[in-house]
Amino acid sequence: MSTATNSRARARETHIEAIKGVARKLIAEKSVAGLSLREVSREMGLVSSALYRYFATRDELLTALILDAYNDLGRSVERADAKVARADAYGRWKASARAIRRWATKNPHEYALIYGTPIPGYVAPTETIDAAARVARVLGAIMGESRQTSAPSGPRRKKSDVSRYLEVEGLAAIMPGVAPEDYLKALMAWTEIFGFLTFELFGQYVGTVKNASLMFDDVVNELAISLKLKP
Amino acid sequence: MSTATNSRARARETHIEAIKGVARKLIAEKSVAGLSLREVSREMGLVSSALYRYFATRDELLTALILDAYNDLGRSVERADAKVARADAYGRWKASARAIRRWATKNPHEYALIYGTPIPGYVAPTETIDAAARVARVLGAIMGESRQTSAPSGPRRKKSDVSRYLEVEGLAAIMPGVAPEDYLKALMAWTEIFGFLTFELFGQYVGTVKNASLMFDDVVNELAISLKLKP
DNA sequence: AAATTGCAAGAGCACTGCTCTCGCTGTGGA
DNA sequence: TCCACAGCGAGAGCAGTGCTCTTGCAATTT
Repeated sequence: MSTATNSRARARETHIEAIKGVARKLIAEKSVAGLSLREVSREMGLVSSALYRYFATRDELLTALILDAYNDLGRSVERADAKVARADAYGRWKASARAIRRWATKNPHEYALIYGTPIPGYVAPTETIDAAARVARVLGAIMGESRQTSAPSGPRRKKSDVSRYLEVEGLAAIMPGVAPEDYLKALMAWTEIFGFLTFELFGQYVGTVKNASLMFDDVVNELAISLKLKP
Repeated sequence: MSTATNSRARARETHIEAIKGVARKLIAEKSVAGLSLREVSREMGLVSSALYRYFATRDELLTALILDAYNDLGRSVERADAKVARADAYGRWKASARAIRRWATKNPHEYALIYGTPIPGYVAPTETIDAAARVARVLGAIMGESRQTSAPSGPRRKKSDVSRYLEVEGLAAIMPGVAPEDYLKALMAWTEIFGFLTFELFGQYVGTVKNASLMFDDVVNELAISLKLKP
């Protein structure tokens, strides 16, 4: 009974994983626009209508792939961060940023899936928001655990109240230990990293940047200075 | 003869503009994925095959729209910059950045067209690269004409040689008057602005930012400080 | 006035996402 | 142990897509 039930359910899981695997392969080959359910089914020796037992719609399959991509990226970054001594904020920052870029350049089409143009009538379910926060949480932890108490940075200018435009409760959960007046710089650094990768992967740097890898390291370094993560 | 010839050619131009107009409308309504040549033709009271006299392929139509979008954005920013006194670098910077965001939020689908996921087998013709540089040139001019001679910024750290990874010749054309050791910060500011808009329009700020307009102003301000544009 | 060229129409091909109906088969309850 | 049921794959079919090719008309060029 339970084993029998499980075997059926397990078969279902296996099929779903197989479908996603083929879909990922096709996306890697021909980008997301070239992903067709019929081709997935052909590749699996199935008839197209059979796929609809597992994913009611193409968008549903894409949503599953998006979730996986977020989690895959998140896991990669978490691992890279974990390899560095906790106290070495700068080392953790550099390792994490490099892990993000490494994942993005290795999986450009999946990067496009999650950070590119949203799919048309698509509204991100809360699940994806959580998964998306995973990588942000790593960066947040690094900043929060940095021993640098946010020393007054140069001439003390009156900081505008960030609670006017930021969701401070949500941000406090993502980067505990970071002072609210540092939220803006943190978000800017996060934006800079992904803006860089988007520009690199989507071709906006053509004609201006000839070695994105080297530049990225310098950018990460500048951001570390701005975030006072450098020893 | 010449008038007759011109009338024919003019009619052709008119038709092309009409097609692009309808296409733009459809994109605004249903995003780029929802743009179909057949629907454009239907909207124009034509049969679908007739459109192929003007655009050999769907991608060709998209390319034309991309070019128009770049130029439209470029023109908007140039105008905003032109309204501010030349010597007021900070004012020009703020006005230009706001013009970029204004255009982007008013034309989100066209923004996605040019800064979102590239269309599949598509390689940007040099034309689009030039058009894309138009807005970068405005920002470059502001920095180049700023009276601030790049004063040594705090503790003089040895700058890495940016010519290792940047196309310095190309950059010199875009931002004449800017010292090469400032290229990195300039590119980072450019990346930050468009990274911000991409995150805002593509929904990455959901749950963390509640008023992107206010935040943008603070970001632009921070960038101005980093670029030493503030008086 | 004749020849050429530009154009819209229409049929048609290969493809897509998606629906529905039909049998087969393994599963869980009686 | 048997039986009803649910899950599944197959197949046909609908409406839509980008794109091609041929045909005939009309405007332009010579």
